[in-house]
Amino acid sequence: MEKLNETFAALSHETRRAILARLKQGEARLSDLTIPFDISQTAVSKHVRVLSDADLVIVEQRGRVRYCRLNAEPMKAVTEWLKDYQNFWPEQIDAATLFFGADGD
Amino acid sequence: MEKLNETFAALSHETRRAILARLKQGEARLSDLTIPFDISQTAVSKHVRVLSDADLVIVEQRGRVRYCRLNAEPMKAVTEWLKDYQNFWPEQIDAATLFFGADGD
DNA sequence: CGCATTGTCAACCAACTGGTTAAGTGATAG
DNA sequence: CTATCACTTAACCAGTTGGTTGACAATGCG
Repeated sequence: MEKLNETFAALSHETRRAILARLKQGEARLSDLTIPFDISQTAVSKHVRVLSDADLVIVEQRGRVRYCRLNAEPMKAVTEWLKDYQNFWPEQIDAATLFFGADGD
Repeated sequence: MEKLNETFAALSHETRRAILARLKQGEARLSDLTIPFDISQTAVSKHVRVLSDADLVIVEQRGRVRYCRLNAEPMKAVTEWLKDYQNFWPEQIDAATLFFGADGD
């Protein structure tokens, strides 16, 4: 229930969405995530903490390295929540077009 | 771009999602929105402000009354963003089942 | 062992959030 | 015109967020 709060809040930051986007390409070390962002490792660590608290990222420690991977499962609840608002989209485009692509995105 | 930040942030509060849910049933005065929530009118006013800043609610003043109505349009961008993560859902259920219902909603 | 690598924790900070109460504004009913 | 209704604005407050730096812990290489 209030899980949605956490998920939405976690997704409401550019850097965290960028981290998730990066993780779509596969596992990454925490230190790998630090490089592209112009913030300290501590800051990245905090963002990853927020994401893992929200279950959007799973952190696994192997040796001295933390490996992060994506867990998109909580996004299901968000998608379900959004579903209830599709009827209220302004020009009621075919949802299938958006979700599955008409003929290329 | 950073619009998504605002949308996600606006959606990350229970009360604001409840306001949106209420507005699915149609237009409401600001004072109508205050009643079901155990907070002051000022607090509701602030929540509505956040929602209207995020373009999720359109406030129209007629006489001395502010009427609020839902604008689900920004949710399209959220849905599009989420679309890129469907492939990463754990047990890859058929998206059509979730979005359009298996046999009625 | 000794030391670099990888990351956390603690303390601090400024800015934002979500709530309050009290005062102010502006439209309408009488 | 005055009072009331429907809000907003202002001031305040505690707690959270997002960032910093510096010290610490744990792993693994040589």
